[in-house]
Amino acid sequence: MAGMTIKDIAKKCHVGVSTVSRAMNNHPDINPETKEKILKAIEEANYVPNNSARNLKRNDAKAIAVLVKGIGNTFFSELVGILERECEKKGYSCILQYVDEQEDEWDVAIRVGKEKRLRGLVFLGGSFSQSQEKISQMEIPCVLSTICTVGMPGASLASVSVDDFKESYKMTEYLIGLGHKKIAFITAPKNDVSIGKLRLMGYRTALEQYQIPYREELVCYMDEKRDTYSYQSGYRLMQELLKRETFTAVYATADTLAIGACRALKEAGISVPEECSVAGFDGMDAGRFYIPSLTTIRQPVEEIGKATAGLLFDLIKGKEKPRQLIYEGELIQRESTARCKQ
Amino acid sequence: MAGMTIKDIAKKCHVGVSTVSRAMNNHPDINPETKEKILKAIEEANYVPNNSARNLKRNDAKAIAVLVKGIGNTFFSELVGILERECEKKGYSCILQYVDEQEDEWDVAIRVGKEKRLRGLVFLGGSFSQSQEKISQMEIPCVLSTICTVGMPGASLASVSVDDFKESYKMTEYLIGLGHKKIAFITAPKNDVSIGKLRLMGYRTALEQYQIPYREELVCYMDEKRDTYSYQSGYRLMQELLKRETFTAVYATADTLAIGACRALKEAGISVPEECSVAGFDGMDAGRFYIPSLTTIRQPVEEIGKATAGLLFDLIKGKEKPRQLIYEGELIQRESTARCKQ
DNA sequence: TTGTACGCGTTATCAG
DNA sequence: CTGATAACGCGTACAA
Repeated sequence: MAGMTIKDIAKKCHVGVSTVSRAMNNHPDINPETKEKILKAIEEANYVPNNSARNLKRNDAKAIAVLVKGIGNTFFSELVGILERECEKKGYSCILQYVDEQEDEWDVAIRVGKEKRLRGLVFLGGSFSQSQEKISQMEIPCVLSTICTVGMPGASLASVSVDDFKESYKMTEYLIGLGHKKIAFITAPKNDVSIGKLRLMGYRTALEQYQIPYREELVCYMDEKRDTYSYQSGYRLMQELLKRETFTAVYATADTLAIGACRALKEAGISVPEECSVAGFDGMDAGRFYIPSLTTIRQPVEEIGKATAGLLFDLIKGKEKPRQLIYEGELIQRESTARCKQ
Repeated sequence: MAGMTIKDIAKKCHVGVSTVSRAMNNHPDINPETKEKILKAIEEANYVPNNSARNLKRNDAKAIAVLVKGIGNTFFSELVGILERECEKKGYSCILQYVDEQEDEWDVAIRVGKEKRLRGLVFLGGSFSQSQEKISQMEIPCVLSTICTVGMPGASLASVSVDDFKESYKMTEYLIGLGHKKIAFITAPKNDVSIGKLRLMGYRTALEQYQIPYREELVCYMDEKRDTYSYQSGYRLMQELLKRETFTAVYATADTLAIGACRALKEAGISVPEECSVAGFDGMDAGRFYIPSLTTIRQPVEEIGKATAGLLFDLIKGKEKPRQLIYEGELIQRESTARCKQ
């Protein structure tokens, strides 16, 4: 039967609708026998309650949502898994929401928050060049994961992340320590104001600290329209770079970009790491299994995930004010980097 | 302001609720001036209509959903993008729904279908060892993408895919053609009844066709509990295989598995393809950029995506009965396979 | 062109 | 323990 409702079940069992509702929602005030009977009838009739109606009426959802921008970013998959587990521990249900690339994640957040009556929200990815105005519309607690907002517009938001500036500095310093002076840099689009900007600053500052002049020509930005954090983009950008510059190392701000770059180098007949070192950022599995395995900054996903959940739940309980939590990244030295031979 | 409703807007503008509703939903019967005024007020007040209430009321959603099982399966990302574009062309909205690994995709489908009043449904991933009973509960048209149901329980479902048996046969035949006789096989869990089974059959049949005895010891199944289609699993399974067998080629039923296997071979000091050929399945980007780049069967994602959307829309219009569409895969020969030297 | 009133399927309240 | 009934926020006949 097509459109079955709670009423049909009630009729079928010769009880009132509220009794059916009680049976479905594990309410205490119900005769176990009636409950049994109703549940069985529901099973038989293949009745599935309408979620829209439930959400409309319910005032206590005990659910949070995770908003992910950037489908196919495998780095988030693990994080999502951890968040789901943490929610389960606390008895919260966790809704996964993907945000289209062209959608505004903040609009989606507000819409979904109301629709599902959420208690809290986690953001994964997104650019976050947000106006203060939109941010203040957010009525429920939310935490930015993997995104650091220190010193950004809208810095009042809670966040859990690594210090992108510092980690980027660390990687650059490591490459300099290997004797590299001409270090190419592949990164986010030029107009990026969050992660991309911070990592660029880290790179630049490290160079200057070690008296290596910063050269804009060695920096290759993603094209805002054509590129994403994909292998393909890393490959393309590396090819561009190869046409116009010489260098002994490449540092890409994502493992995917670094892998694409490795492939371009290989096809140009340049061996990694003998003739050119390559470093990434994130610590994804793909880098670990690549040949050569990729030197990278590993973000402590496990810790970040748990801290994100912890902070969010504290915010929900009112035990905390929005804070920025910073975790330490780990430089993992693998096969793709080596001492500069020149 | 917290819980704003359509009434508040109506009051604010000194109009009735229906007028506000008309303004929001682009109804024709409304004075452009009033519409303008209302839209402006909505903007100012940051009012966002409640989606649950809308879904509850609306009978004509003109939306479909794509259910994806297996987050982090990058193979699906591209497919999803194509489906979204096709929907847009037809004026449909497309809802992306991820299904937890332990959830039953069919239950989710039924629930979401009712909640959102969907017109149709696309399934990506999932095992589909479904009882006929559950299938018959599905009231709206649905298409399985990338999953072939021919000869399976519940074969009445519409699907668009490659012929997994045939493609698997093709790859095995190719390896045999290179002179390989000891071909290890890394695949889905032993109890898999859909894709895993078909690909295994293809492998086995090809061997027998060429008078090479099928040896169970050369087949390495994923552990249902520990493994997924991940690099890590490919790596682990290859290590197991290395301990107990010798072979000159490995064929893994997913590119991710193949990449993990390459890494394990590398660490065992075995060079690919000189000492051992490796082949994958799917045609993912990761394989294209890997070193050595991966020989694989490319699934025609673009065609499959478009055909999936096309078939679904035809089904919705009642122009079609559920059919199984088969597309041809393409064997892409790359660096990871070579002639057997023994 | 606009406003009133009802109903969508569910849950919560309250009286039995 | 159970049943009637009032919300929840919105869309839409229907009347004005």
